[in-house]
Amino acid sequence: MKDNAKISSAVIKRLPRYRRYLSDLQKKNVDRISSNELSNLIGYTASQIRQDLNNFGGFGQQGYGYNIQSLYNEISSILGLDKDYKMVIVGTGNLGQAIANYTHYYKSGFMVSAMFDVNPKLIGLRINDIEVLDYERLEEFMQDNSVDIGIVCTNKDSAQEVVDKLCAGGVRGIWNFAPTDLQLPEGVALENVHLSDSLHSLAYYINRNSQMKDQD
Amino acid sequence: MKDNAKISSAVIKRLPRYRRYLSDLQKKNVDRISSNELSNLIGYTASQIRQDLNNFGGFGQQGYGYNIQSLYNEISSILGLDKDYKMVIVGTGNLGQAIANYTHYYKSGFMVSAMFDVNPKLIGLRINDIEVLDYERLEEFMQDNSVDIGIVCTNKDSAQEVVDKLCAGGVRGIWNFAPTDLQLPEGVALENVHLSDSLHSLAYYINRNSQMKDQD
DNA sequence: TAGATTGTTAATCGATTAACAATC
DNA sequence: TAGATTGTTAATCGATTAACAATC
Repeated sequence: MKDNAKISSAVIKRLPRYRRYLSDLQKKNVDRISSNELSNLIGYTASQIRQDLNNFGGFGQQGYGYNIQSLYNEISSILGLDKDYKMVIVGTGNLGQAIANYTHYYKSGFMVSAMFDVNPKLIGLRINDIEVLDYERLEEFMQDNSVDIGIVCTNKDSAQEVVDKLCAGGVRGIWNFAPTDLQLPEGVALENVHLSDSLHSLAYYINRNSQMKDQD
Repeated sequence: MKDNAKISSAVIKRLPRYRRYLSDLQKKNVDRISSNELSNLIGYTASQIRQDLNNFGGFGQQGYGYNIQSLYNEISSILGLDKDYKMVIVGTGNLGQAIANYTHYYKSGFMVSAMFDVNPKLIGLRINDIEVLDYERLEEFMQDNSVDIGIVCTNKDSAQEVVDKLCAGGVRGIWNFAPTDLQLPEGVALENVHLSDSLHSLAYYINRNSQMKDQD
């Protein structure tokens, strides 16, 4: 694998999508695919597909294309999906519970070790067999357990404080669902899921489409 | 407002974020801000901020900057947040419930009219005072009610069929949480929230950071 | 008016696409 | 070997940044 320190985030964002399509193809027992055929399925140009993959290595073979199984494995490995991640969820409202449930059932390498909340009504509950602990105990928990990913499902006002605690406790990445932008120390990865922003840009396109219709 | 038919999605994606920062400033009773000050807060260059805003109109004033209240209103209007949207949620698992709850409490212009599921255990329940109806009744419901946005919280295998029904029923936009890519008719907007893809790119950056640490 | 800051044009940078020699 | 298709370089396109005249 080539040096991947400076690969653009546009490329990285496409990798999970490649992987999804390859997974579907695997299930259909397809053995190989050319960048051209993949282009027709996935909607990126064949040229972009080859460029993207060649950031990480020459996974194809001239005259043949790409072996689906092996490309799937390569991409999984590039993304780090051949490793396991221990996660904690802070904020155990509906969204936190949904995430817990979702990762529990669908994401084999990502395990939720514990959930935390300040709400006494939630503390002590078990969600998908994961205990909800008092947020007061987060620091202690992180001293005793290695945690890779902190999932933030609090409101926006608590999010930064929570993140500071998670980072102090040694997480390597934050998956943030709170509708705010966070400050992280160097070396901790951040991925935002800003549902509100997402819904707002949907609203924009809904209206743009309607305006275009009016002009016809 | 200028012709906005060809504004890049990179610009549109930044608008909700501008709006969030402007909202915070409003709460702090700040009246005006220059592109330079806003740049320091939000992290985009002052030049980009001025370029972005000038896609839609000259909202600033030389020597003064931007009036926060009025810029907030302009952006809200560009995004279509001065309008109301009726939504239905299909798939009433944890995630569907979380979205219902979330929009119910936090998103004033976005109202969930009904939720649909195929699971008899869920049909008839009320979630945040919204009734869960039999999915069989979706078509009928959409004939009797105008629905702007369809929220898809099903598994990936059902998602396309659900979307087809929603589009036939006249929705103007789809907010998709199913981990798959969807085919929509012309004129229907689509916004994906691919949680799985998001988690996978987080994994990439976690490992990249670790490798960089190893090299030190 | 003088100073500040926008709106906008021009320059740069980066990402995507096209082309084709290398090679399986 | 001939045909197919990659890997990679070069060309193009689009988005970001810089610069500055316009103007409040």
